[in-house]
Amino acid sequence: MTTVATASRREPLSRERVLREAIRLADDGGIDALTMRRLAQQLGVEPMSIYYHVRGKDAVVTGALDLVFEDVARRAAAATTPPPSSWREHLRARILAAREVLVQHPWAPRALESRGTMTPAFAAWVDTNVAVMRSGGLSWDLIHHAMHTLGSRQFGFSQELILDDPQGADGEPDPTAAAELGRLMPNVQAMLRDVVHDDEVGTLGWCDDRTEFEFALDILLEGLERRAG
Amino acid sequence: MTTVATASRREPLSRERVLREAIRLADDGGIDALTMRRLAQQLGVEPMSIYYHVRGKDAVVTGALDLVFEDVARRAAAATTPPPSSWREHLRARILAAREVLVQHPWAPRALESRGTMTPAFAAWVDTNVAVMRSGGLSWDLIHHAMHTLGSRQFGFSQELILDDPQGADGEPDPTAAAELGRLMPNVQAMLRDVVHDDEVGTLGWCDDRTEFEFALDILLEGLERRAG
DNA sequence: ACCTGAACACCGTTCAAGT
DNA sequence: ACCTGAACACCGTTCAAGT
Repeated sequence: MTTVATASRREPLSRERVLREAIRLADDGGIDALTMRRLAQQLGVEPMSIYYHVRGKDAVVTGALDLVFEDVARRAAAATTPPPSSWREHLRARILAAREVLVQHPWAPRALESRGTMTPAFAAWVDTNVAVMRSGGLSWDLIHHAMHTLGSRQFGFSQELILDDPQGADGEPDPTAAAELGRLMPNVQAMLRDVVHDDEVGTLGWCDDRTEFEFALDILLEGLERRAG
Repeated sequence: MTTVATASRREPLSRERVLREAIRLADDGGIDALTMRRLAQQLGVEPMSIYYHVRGKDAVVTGALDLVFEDVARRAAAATTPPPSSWREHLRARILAAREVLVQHPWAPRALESRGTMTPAFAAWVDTNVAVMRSGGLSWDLIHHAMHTLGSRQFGFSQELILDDPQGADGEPDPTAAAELGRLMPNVQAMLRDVVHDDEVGTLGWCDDRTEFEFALDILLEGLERRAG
């Protein structure tokens, strides 16, 4: 419903327009769906036209990531006004805000990791996290450990593995696959039987939902706080 | 110095030989260096010959991952005979053993994540981790949380970001990049000045070394143990 | 049973050219 | 200033064919 919802080839190309469309492509079809040629097609333009506005594919991905992290920063700022009184609550709120945004762009964490790239918005994000801990009185040394400890979680996501889904590709429950699970992972199967809701049985409960995310985050924050005091 | 060190086109192709060479390619040049065409060339064979032994590129990567996790299992078994008395020490030893192997194959964690794929050896790895916790008396529910909490760390790696390296590409220290760091990340810079050794100044200390890995791992295990007791 | 060759549908990107 | 077209060096894979 926005002005660029359909690729009306009216307005001229621009860096911003290229990057926004790149985000949409990756959101819809995963990072592999983001190719220069498809991007051009989506923008109603020849592939090479993009290169006038952006240096190459690398710059497209980096630029898209930067836009996403601008969004993260905005959301975090909103979630922390007025600022929580403890560093722990402050950091916690920031990280959960990041998560809310990045859940919308599942390709972004992976792209960030696999490129190890720095963008201004991302740099600012990390730096503010450090500042929050520092003004909470943590030593530089502990802050350094904390950065490692929180790892990618400080960027609002945890690495989850989607394991075999015993549902067949057609969506039908696959008894063969369930048996296969029991053969390969008897203990995991026992765990799932106990933990997972009935209507989820057959699917591995590898769900990166907010509860699990907070469970781990709180253990980490608790451990850091203990070492700070 | 092994028999297959140089691609002597003497011995016939085999699934095993294909997968071993795939691991070597990825180890040397990263996952992007692993292409079917290069793999064939390395094996002294035409690209299409590989398809007789392996279904396609996906199967190559999956198969290579499986071999790596067989190695992980061997290393972990050796590190836990005789088995440590507490579940916490047992799990800890397994995870650190996994790390030792996966540090040699940095592409493997990423490939595992980005494909969300299951292989027999990997399934067995996860399942045994569950078994260790269960025989330590943890509830299924807590074990389930634990799997989420440990996340990719239970596979021996943590997600680390290699941030901008202020060294220029030619290896010369780049004062512009250092200034850039200070501008974008003043707090991070302050932290690094305090924490990082002198000869590392200018480089971000985002080092996934064993100390940092254990620091975080122990916080997590400690938090889980507290919730178990 | 095992390997090949030609061909297809894709990539990102360079370079010279159009308006 | 902004966009295009042809071309190049790569991909993974299908399919029919060789030995």
